[in-house]
Amino acid sequence: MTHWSSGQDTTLSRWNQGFESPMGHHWILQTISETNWRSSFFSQRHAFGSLPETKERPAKRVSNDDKEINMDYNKLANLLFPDITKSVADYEEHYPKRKLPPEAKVTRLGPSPTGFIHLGNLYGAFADERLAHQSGGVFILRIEDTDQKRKVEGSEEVVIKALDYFGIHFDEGATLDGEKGEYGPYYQSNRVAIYQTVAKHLVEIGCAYPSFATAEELDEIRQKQEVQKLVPGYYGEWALDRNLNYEDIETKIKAGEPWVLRLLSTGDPSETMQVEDAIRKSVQVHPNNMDAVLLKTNGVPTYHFAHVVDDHFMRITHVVRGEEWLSTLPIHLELFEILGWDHPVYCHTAHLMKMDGDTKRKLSKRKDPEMSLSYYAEVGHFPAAVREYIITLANSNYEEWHQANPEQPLEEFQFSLEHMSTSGALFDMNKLNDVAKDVLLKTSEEDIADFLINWATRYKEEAAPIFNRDRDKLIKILAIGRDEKKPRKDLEYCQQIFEFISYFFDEWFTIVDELPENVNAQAARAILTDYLATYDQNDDNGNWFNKIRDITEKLGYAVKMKDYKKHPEDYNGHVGDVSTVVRLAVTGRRNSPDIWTIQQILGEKSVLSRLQTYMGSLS
RNA sequence: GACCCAUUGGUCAAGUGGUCAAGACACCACCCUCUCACGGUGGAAUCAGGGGUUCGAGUCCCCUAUGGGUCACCA
Repeated sequence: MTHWSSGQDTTLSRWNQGFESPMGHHWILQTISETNWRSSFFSQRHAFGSLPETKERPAKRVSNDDKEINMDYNKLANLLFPDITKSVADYEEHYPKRKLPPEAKVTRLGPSPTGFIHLGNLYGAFADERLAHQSGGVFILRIEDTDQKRKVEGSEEVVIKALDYFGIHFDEGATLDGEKGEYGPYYQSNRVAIYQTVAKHLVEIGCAYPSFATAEELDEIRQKQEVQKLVPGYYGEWALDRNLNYEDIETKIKAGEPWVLRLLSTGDPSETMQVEDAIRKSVQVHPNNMDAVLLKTNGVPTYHFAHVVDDHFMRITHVVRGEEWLSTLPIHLELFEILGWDHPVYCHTAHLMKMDGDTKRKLSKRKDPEMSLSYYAEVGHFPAAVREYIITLANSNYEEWHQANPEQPLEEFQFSLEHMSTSGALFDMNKLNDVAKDVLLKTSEEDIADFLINWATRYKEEAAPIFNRDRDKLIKILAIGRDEKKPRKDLEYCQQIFEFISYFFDEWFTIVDELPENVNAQAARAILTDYLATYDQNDDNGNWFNKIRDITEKLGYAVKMKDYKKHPEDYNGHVGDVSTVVRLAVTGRRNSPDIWTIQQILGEKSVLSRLQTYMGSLS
């Protein structure tokens, strides 16, 4: 907050503006034109990461051929931003430091409203959420809608709902009913005045300038650079518009030429610096020298500028973002440095990867629709399961902790950035499903049923009325085998559950499997004839199985599997074959949970009808 | 191409110079068993390669290779 101390070589006549800060410090804005301001701007060191000694900015703007450029920065700033009347200090006051305990972290998620959000985003969002909430901090949703071209109408709602579905809840920012919080607006498109105020300030201190280069001109530059095997970009001597004097600029602007605002970079990329990163410990980068675009032709900021301005004024402490931002980190650091602001703690996460053929690659919204969060909602993954899987991916020590504390909710786990992986992990659907089985075992069958009904209402319309009608039956079905010492774990996600239990409902019941190898149609009919003859709905499980045994023995099958394995030639088959025939008739499948239990749920009428129908179909 | 990041079994990974390199998922076999699932037992399977440093290296250094990312008026 206290960035501008008075320089050593100043006289009052050199200051052209002075402010009283809200904190009572004497703040002074000065123009670059006369004073050596660098000593005050660049002497500041940060808690995390530091820039090497930055080269002095020339007291006067000098063109590439060493000619002095006639430039009054205040005049230029007013020409560029005539409507901006507020100052950076005004915003400092308007967005005061948060009154939070020192350990509290303030994080933010900044989705762009394309309506698409995938598992990789959820992975980062989860880290943001845990960091903020386990430290008593604040978690903000900021909509990064600075690119009109990509904007999809109403997609904020999709994003908010998708995140909410997976248990990512925000304290501040955009919500379904407006914005919440003191640090808004939370849509970047509504913050343009703030960006432009900072931009104007950058112009005033000679650190930013308008550029009129057209796409064709930029292309030409790039081509020349490629021929000379130079790093492409608008920088150094290639940044021709650095040389424009006030009159040039005024003429172009009056003529209505479109312009962007560029950073006047002074970094020296031949130097190396280490930047602290909470996940990677330290990364090595080179100072930026690109005159990055800060404001686009339409006056709206690029990500780089919006990130610096917003994360500063929203008082964000930790920026969690994908490693694709590592390469532009120097631009951000330079901006923070120039503005005299402390940068947040950076947390660059590794990408979630996907197998594509036989190589891995970053999750892509275009290529991987099945990674989209909406897809997970469609097939009905349970949020608790996905959260649990995400945390095992994010902090691999979670699994061990969870084994030791099976009853504790994951909110009790101490999430840490240090345990996040620095190399990209492959998303493993097998593992997700395995995690889901355990999570669902701990979820009550009532809750599973309700979740299933909600899911069906949205994504499986034909099932919704049936589930609603038979909710009690549904609960009984879901409860099968859960109370044993070794409970069944066969529920993963809604679509899978639906398929798993569909045979209980006459609407979906069909015979899908074939008779076992040991049993032909005639033998099957014999088994079912005996089964029907002795069938009693009131039998208990033991009685029921005794009858199966009787039939097994009578028809020449082995009652004990071991006997059959020893001398298969002595038998027509084994008890498993007999029960499989019954199972096939009752469920349509060769595999299912305990037949007796299923029959209890189906009811006598339905069971008998299925047995008879199946028998009739055997010829 | 330049720059950055990464590299322990099929997958997720523990490991921070010193017992036979944890564990989980998946896989295979066997056991349990009316099928499946669950559970149990066992198995196969990893330090990318090469140089150093050291009494000793998955761990430290260098080189190479491979994979990933970035190089926009997109985020």
